[in-house]
Amino acid sequence: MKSTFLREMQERGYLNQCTDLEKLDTVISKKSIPAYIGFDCTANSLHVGSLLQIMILRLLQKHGHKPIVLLGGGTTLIGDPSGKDSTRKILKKKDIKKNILGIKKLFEKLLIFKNKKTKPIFIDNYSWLGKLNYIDFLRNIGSQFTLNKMLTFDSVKLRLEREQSLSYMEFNYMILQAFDFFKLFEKEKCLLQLGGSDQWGNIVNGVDLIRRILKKDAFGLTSPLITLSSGAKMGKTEKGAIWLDEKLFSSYDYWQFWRNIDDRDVVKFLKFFTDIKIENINKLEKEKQINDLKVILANETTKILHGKIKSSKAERTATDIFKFGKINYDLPTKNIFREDIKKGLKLLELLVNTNIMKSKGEVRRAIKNNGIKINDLLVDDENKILNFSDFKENCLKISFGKKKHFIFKIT
RNA sequence: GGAGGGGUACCAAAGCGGUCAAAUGGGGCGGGCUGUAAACCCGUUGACUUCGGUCUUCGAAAGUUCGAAUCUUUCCCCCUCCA
Repeated sequence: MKSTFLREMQERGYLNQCTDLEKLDTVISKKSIPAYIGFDCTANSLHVGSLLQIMILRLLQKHGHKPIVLLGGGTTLIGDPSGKDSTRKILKKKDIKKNILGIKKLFEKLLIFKNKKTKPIFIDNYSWLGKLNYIDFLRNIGSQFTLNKMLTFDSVKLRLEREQSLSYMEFNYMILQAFDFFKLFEKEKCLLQLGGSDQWGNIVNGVDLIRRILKKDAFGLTSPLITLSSGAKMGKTEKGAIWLDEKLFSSYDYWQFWRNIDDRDVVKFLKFFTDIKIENINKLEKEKQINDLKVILANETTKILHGKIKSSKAERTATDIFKFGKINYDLPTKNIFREDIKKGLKLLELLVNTNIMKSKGEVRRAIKNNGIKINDLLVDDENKILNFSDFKENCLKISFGKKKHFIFKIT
């Protein structure tokens, strides 16, 4: 491959399928092109599940291409049926607007804006989808799609096979996404759409549409769908999503997420989610212990998202807890009032009121199962009342399980 | 529009008048082992509780009954087949 971008895509394992790899290689090895990835605006932040796409945008920049971040303000109103069993609840326009702002903010941390040539473009597809005239759209765009073909796409086929209902609205999603590509091709000379492998069908439709109407070549390229070796989907654990926004998911927790990655995924993820050169990753793999690799992974990923300072802080906090078992004041900290302790503050209430636990029953259960510690001492009394003698230098550490620790500070 | 099947906890799925806060499996959470891993083993998994209990749950509402997830009526939703 001639293009350095594609070469690195391949080395890092980002390459899954391409509509015409050879031709694309020829085109982009000669010149810098704009390329786009679309993002759903279903929440006001993105989670780790979108991180690979973000890494790809970063890679585009690194190799001198221009990333276009398409914010699906219009398509989110419809909901992409790809890879979903059921219709998502429909969001309000107002909420989608808010989400767009949140997502944009993330990209400001993750992409480079200084270089004029590779400065990212943000576009909300509502700017054209919101204005569509139904009849005109059906005549100009709808006529280019046959139902025969649409029914063969996985996003549709799987739903029908599983006997899950698919609304006419959702059925139109792929046409809208195809139209997005078409629009971006016209407006921004965008030649390439990237996306996860679940987007293949949608992407191909866009390429086809451009070829049919404009008689021009455009390209689609997908990355593999990442699954964890445990079989779970990337990004969403049962306990909730791994958000990229620090307000929703702290930098320490983010570091921990990567530190706790399955052994089998570590090297793969170093390639996927860090900026470390491939040669260096290969070297590290030979030289380092698996646990050290995990620390490197955690450090590097956290650095990219939250910066160097937060990342090394998280590492220090983790070392203090897991290696030395000592209290580190960078842990999540909650304040308690002196008066409340005087009045007799129940552990039960404290944990529920601070949202660490959902209910008193949950705390009781945890205590029964030896899951709660105060300053590393097991709590066996479920009616435990906190005393001043429990505090050291006005602080006390409460641990839930081995990994969740909180500092309570008297104010 | 016609005929049939179905809606049970986070998910799947049993229960079909009392012994049902609801079997079982998965998931989650906690513990053990370990390496903050995997696998495995154990416990736990509605809320409140003075730990004796109390309260709210089986699509929604109303009813029958001493007693309903279980029976009746109406309504809502989903699926299959026919048109």
